[in-house]
Amino acid sequence: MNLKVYTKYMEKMLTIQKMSQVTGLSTHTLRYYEKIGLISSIRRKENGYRLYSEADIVWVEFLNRLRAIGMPIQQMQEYAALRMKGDETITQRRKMLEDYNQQVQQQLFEVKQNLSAIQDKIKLYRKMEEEYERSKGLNRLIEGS
Amino acid sequence: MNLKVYTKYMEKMLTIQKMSQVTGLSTHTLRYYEKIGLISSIRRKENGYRLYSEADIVWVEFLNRLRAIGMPIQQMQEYAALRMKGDETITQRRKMLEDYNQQVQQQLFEVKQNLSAIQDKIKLYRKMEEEYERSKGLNRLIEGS
DNA sequence: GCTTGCATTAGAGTTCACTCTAAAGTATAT
DNA sequence: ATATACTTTAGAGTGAACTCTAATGCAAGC
Repeated sequence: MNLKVYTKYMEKMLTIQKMSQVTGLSTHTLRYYEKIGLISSIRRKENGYRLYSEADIVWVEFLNRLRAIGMPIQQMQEYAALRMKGDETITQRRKMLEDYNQQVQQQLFEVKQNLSAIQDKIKLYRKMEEEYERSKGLNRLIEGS
Repeated sequence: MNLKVYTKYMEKMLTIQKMSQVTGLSTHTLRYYEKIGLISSIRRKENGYRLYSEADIVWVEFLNRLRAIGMPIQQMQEYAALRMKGDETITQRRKMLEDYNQQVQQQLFEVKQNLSAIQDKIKLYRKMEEEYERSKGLNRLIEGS
């Protein structure tokens, strides 16, 4: 009889390829993030292949969120280092997130300002285009072309 | 008598240093932008020194806005090329700005989503910290420390 | 057993947007 | 005249965040 032993735990573990599909990071990037300390101590099969857990997925999805709001990798590394130290760093981590949240709010504000100026320019262009259309119509009337 | 002839025009022209102060771009970046075609045909003094006009300032400020909303330099180059062709490219330019405006709106939306998830995490951390404070208080009651 | 498609590593290469350097000429102040 | 502070150019260097390569090993299907 072929007895293969799985724990519930192991059944949920993902290869790097699956992990890549789930998180949207390339396998290259997953290894890179591990190398620079953003992801730590990934489990391995006997043959050395990586195995990612549910918790790893959750963590990488969080990293994705930090990246989506533009946090530089250096800060993510600091955050990851705090996280590895355990629960006594929660206050520091909260403060990091609050600070960065503030920065992003500020950036959003500035982008909106600039975007609004761009939108004004779009409106101006629309008016110039109308003006041009009008003059074409006029020319037709005058020149009968 | 020392007769130095200025036109009103020339009096307003800026050296690269002044231009740098006015626009916030370094002199290096001003030359770089010119080299890659973002800024074109800057006037020169007899000695070859650049002289920037009012119109140049307005244009560089516009470039600054495009950069502030994250437009890649390649697209700015396309835009600048259209601008150099003259008024008949206004419709194309308007469309470029509209398209990019749409993209930024989408990005803003996504950043806000992710930021909101981060803010939830901040709240969670605050609760964990309170919990921890409470348990310290309890311990004092129980252990009398 | 062989092919195809995974995995591993160290380290090199890429892209973007600057940023700086070196060598040389010009301008101003004393 | 000399020091300093500016300007010019071509081209090299930087830092961030990947992205890819090469060499090698493991695994599944036929």
